[in-house]
Amino acid sequence: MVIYWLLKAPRRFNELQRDLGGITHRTLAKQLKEMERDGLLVRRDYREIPTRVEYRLSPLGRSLESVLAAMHDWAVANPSAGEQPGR
Amino acid sequence: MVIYWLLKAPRRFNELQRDLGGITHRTLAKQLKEMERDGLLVRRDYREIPTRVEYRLSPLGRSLESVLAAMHDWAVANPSAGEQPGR
DNA sequence: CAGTATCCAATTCGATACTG
DNA sequence: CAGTATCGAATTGGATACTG
Repeated sequence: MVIYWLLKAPRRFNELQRDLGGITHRTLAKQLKEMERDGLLVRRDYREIPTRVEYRLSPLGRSLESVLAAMHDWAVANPSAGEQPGR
Repeated sequence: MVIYWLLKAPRRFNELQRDLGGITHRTLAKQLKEMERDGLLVRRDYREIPTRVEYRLSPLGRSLESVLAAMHDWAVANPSAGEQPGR
């Protein structure tokens, strides 16, 4: 979902946390660090006070758009997947 | 990876375990149960002795082939993704 | 063969407090 | 604002033994 949101536009830490809805501080921080280490995104620190940091996808991260699109298409085509029978 | 292997052909429990290489008994059993519950695959018990059970994808499971294909294409196009810089 | 049950170590995760 | 540090609870997962 981080990739999904960053495909739309670069985002700041707290923006992402709001977008993702419910993810904790700690978990998002760890996730972003891991994705940066894996070269999926780039962290840009504007060195301002108060702190201002922006996350954007790297070319590698952006290359995953086709995979995300396939997942999205699948989800649209199978809206009831994940439901228990009877619900 | 379970879906990947089952796309090729139905498989028995121990075959899957070999295919997946290194997954434990317990973990595979839990995974298959969860996927069956989610409607991604069907468990067919031949009721023979010794026990013979076959797993195959449901139509829903098979519908994920396009997603798997996108992931595969991405992996082929990005062979060095996941490596540390310098390795 | 195809599992389930049990135990225990390791990991994960939310909540909370703290920093520049 | 954008994190890091710490703690305790809950979850996960491997190893092993057992069953029809």
